[in-house]
Amino acid sequence: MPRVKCPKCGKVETILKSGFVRGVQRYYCKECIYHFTLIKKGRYRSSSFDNKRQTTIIDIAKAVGVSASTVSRALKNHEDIGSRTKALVKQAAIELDYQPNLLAQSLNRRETHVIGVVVPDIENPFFASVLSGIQHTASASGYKVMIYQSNESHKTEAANIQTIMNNWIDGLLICHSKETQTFEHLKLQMKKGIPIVHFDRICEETATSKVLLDNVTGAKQIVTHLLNEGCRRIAVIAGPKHLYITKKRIEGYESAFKNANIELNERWIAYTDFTKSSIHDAIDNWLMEEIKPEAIFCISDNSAILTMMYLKHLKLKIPEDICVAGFGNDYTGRIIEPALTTYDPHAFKVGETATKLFFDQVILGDKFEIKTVTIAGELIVRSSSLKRSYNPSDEEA
Amino acid sequence: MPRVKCPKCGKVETILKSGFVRGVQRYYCKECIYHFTLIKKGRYRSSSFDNKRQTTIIDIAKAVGVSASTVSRALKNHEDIGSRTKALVKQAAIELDYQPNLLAQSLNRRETHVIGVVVPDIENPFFASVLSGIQHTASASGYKVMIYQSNESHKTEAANIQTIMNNWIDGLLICHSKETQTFEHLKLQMKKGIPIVHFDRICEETATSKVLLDNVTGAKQIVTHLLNEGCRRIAVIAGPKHLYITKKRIEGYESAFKNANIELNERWIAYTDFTKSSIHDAIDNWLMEEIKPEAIFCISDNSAILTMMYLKHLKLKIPEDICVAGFGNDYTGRIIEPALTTYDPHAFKVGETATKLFFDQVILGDKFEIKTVTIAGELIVRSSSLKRSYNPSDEEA
DNA sequence: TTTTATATCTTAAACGTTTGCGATATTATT
DNA sequence: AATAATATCGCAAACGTTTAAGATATAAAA
Repeated sequence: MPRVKCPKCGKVETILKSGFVRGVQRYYCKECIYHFTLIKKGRYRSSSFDNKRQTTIIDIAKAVGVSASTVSRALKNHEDIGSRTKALVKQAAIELDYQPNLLAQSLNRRETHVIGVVVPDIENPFFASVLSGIQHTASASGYKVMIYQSNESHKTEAANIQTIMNNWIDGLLICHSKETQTFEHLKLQMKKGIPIVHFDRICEETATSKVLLDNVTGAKQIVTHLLNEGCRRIAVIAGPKHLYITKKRIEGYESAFKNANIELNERWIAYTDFTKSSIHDAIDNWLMEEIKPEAIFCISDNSAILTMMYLKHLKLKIPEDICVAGFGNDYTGRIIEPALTTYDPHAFKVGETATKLFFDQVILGDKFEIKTVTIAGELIVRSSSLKRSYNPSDEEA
Repeated sequence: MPRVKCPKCGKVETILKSGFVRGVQRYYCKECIYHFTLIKKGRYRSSSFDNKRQTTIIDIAKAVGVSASTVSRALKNHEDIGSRTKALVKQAAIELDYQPNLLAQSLNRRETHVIGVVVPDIENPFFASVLSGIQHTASASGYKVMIYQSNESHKTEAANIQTIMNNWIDGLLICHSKETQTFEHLKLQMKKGIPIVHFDRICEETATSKVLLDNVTGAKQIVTHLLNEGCRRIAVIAGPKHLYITKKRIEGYESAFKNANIELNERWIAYTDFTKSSIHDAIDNWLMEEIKPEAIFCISDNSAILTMMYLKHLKLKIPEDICVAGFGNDYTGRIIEPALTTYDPHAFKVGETATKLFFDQVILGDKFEIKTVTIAGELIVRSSSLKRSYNPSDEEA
């Protein structure tokens, strides 16, 4: 056995072994009751982390010969710091290519400058536009955008919200999935006090700011337009009954009729699930009857496209035999023939507004009162509804 | 003057005033040379931060009666911790609704589990799909996705990269803007050793992994198909000459001709900037000549749509008078009449693959070797190119 | 000159985790 | 019974900033 000296008393004869810990022999001195090991391992973090190391405030401090706090203050022009020191610090910061560690900042300040966004599906053009609006607005104010998709699944949505909230975001912008009908998963997180803004498919049960499409007005404008074109029997391809947009757009539809003092028949409203087959079924049902619709108002552009394709398949002429209108102003509506009359909800602006509402809440803090903003869109009249004045050559090249 | 006692020696007569600092009177004791203030302000962080406070590892430690490090280890099943303690800690964690602070974790571990993504434009369906693929794949592995748009601007792209890199992301997935022709802004950041993966519009100068569309094969397949349909004079609506996709798709175009042993005329290649007017100009030029093209291969679906609309405007019949094909398989290609022959680049898979390449690099570390993956797409033949067998009723309903 | 102000820095704690290594009580070996 | 090994914990430093409050040198005032 090697002669081991006690680091305290220096004696050798009092030393005993004391087992292994993580593979290294330990000793202890009977007299001092002092435990110790011989091998001194390397430092806290040895090698692999070093190359990732960025210049820190401390590096600057050393370079300039001041303390770290002085550097911190100098960089943000704190009045306590002398102009000479400020200049030196800033100079060094540039020379050393200093970039503040936002993580450390966030940890300290308890804010991340990250906005979490949950949308059902990024590939949906509407949401893509909203997202674009969010990203632009956020970026302009130095905020970052973290995205999640629920894939129209309630379960995924709940999971997303859970993880997103654990990431110390400063705010959450959300559009619920079609499936979502209960909102406990959201209410649970609201206790943390993080600003939440709903858009499009909102939740009416929570005290959150909301950004809405002008569903009622939009639908009303479209239907009024159809009425003006002379259509009286206007059918509706609606979505699932529980959906917010379904309710609202139907409301606009009814409002238009009421406004025009025209009777409305429940028979003309078909609640579908937006699938091709459910839409075809609805159309088949209407066409089987004696009295057929003169126009079909589809609650979404996508279903309008499906409707038009099916009608064309049935050799019906649009708009001569039947008019069609959609809602959303997807790019496709411009492409299909005849071009689709629709309502542009100004999706980009929806995202923009949602982000701004979030900013308001951040700035005003407790003084902020939640509000609901409705984004005015615009009616886009194209050939698919121009029964009276249809002229194929109107189509733009 | 109030009688102030020295906190050290307790004397009163030795106390002198010593100015104000941040509004509070300071004193000092002549004897002790000790400076002090009377008012003791509140703690480090007083009120407003408290409500945002989450349960920490320290709270659990107190509740269970162990140290913070034991809690940390217990929660990740470290072998050093006894099973009884583990159970107690986990129980307390649940009861106190503990959520680890990912910021603190990231700061300590020097990894954020965040992937930064820079795309030219989220509203572009192709990028939306790629983004969707990235988000899905990242989420599945517990990574978060932070998005930026360059808006096809080199300047914005550079700024994005700069800020994104300061955010301690674990990796960067990027598709360059159309404008981008120099890559110094990227190379500068590469020194930090953060994995970068290029997709679609890649950078050939950097040692980064890349995910490519099968531009050459795709274009070749399309053109070969057109040749098979009997077209010989196949014109091309290309993009700007410096663009990677322009080069590659032209390469495929030429390859198809070479393969078929057919002479190719430079006259049939038009470099546009994808705008409506530049496309119209190109078409006008071709149609003015004696010998007109039998087919037009557009390098993107969007330009194909514009081409078709213009051709229809000119009363040319597609595909009888002239065939058209695109590239990209945008949704619109299914809607337009006749439906557009195109090439599906499998955008979602591009995003998925880029993310996986990033993961590979993270897992393998230094042992990882950069690679370039080409995603096989598929030719989508629709009516717009079926010169020989065109039957309008083929269109799907 | 003596006392008080001002200008400019520094110290140290705090944000919430992770982790190297030291410290004991307990159990197993001679 | 003495010594060695094992099983469990705790301490403290480190990640990079921010900031309340203390410490001086210098200038101003009395």
